[in-house]
Amino acid sequence: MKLSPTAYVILGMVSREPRSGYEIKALVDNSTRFFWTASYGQIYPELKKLSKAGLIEGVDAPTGERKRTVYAITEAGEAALREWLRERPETYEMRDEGLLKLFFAGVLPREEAVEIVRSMRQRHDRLVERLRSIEPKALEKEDPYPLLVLRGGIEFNEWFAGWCKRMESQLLDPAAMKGAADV
Amino acid sequence: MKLSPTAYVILGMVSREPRSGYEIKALVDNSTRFFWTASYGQIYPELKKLSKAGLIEGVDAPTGERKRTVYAITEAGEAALREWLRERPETYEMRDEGLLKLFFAGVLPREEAVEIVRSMRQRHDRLVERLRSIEPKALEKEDPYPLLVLRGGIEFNEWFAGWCKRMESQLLDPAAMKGAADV
DNA sequence: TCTGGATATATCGGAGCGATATATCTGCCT
DNA sequence: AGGCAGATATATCGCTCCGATATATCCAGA
Repeated sequence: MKLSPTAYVILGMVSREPRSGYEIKALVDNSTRFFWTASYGQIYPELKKLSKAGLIEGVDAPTGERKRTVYAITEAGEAALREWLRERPETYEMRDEGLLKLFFAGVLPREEAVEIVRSMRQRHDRLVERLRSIEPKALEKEDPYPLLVLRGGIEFNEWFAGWCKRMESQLLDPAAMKGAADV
Repeated sequence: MKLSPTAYVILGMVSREPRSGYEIKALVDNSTRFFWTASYGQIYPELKKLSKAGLIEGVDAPTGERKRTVYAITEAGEAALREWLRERPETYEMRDEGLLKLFFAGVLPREEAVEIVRSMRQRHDRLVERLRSIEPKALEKEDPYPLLVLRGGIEFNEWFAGWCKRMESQLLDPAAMKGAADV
């Protein structure tokens, strides 16, 4: 049975304890967000599909008058999750408008190209701060992998910010940019 | 006038010399591919839109019986491109199935979690090789920015491969992974 | 008591991507 | 010479996915 990656996000998120669609979405936004997102438009239909397929099981858990269904993983679901984890990861994509702009920066005067990398650096500096603020929570958990990935994200953004800084210097050093097309 | 990022990819790609949709696609696949892609399904309709908006100009340049239109940027197009380049970059996304799997690796025995980072490392090692093979071509051009971005891509993938290597060691060192949930 | 924000589910439009269909051209092998 | 594979060129389709929003209930604090 072929499932979408989003299906496995759900399986993973309910694998430790039962959760509602809303909770799953909130979890994704606070953890996997920087390398994998999921929208309500994917989560709710997928929950029904997985439920029908017997990989998760929904249990009514209303709050007063408000409907609420929490989903727990089944044995079949655990098996499917583990099977997927054992397969070689495929999808790897990146979309960075900053790099795209830098790529075309030849039509700008040099000082304006510098502005692009400055903006990029700022973004990654902020991302580092944001991820660091999450770290204490990840430290409390007994599962070490989310923490490992989070720290990876921090180091990655530090690296990226550093690269931007180096490029900033390089762009400001005429000797290093011989041949630059200053329009 | 609000344009899609893909529109600016096209403007950028035709800003130095006129090109056909097919050439633009080939260029994207060989240069911006690792941080920004574009499909035929975007490029051809967008070429018509931009042409209608007066930002590019199509000229028939058939090869024998085969129709062919090359598009050149107009002054309005150059202005639009520069304006966009001056705006702060917004979009920044990453989708990495490997990190996602690593995030959920707690349900696997340790040795299998190691396999995930091994796969990831392999991918980035290969990407480094592939990008390095493009470098000589970028060195020939007078525009330094594509080369700068390409080298950034190489360094980034080297960094990522290195991180994977470190994680591999860490996962294999029991002391460093105290609390790991070896199922 | 009222209100704003959190919880909870559902859905829609638009964008983007991969794949494929169609057609012509070119170079190479036999 | 013929023919075939692969490159050039344009067009289109289905699918997935994301952001935004609609609806409704709950709860905490002013």
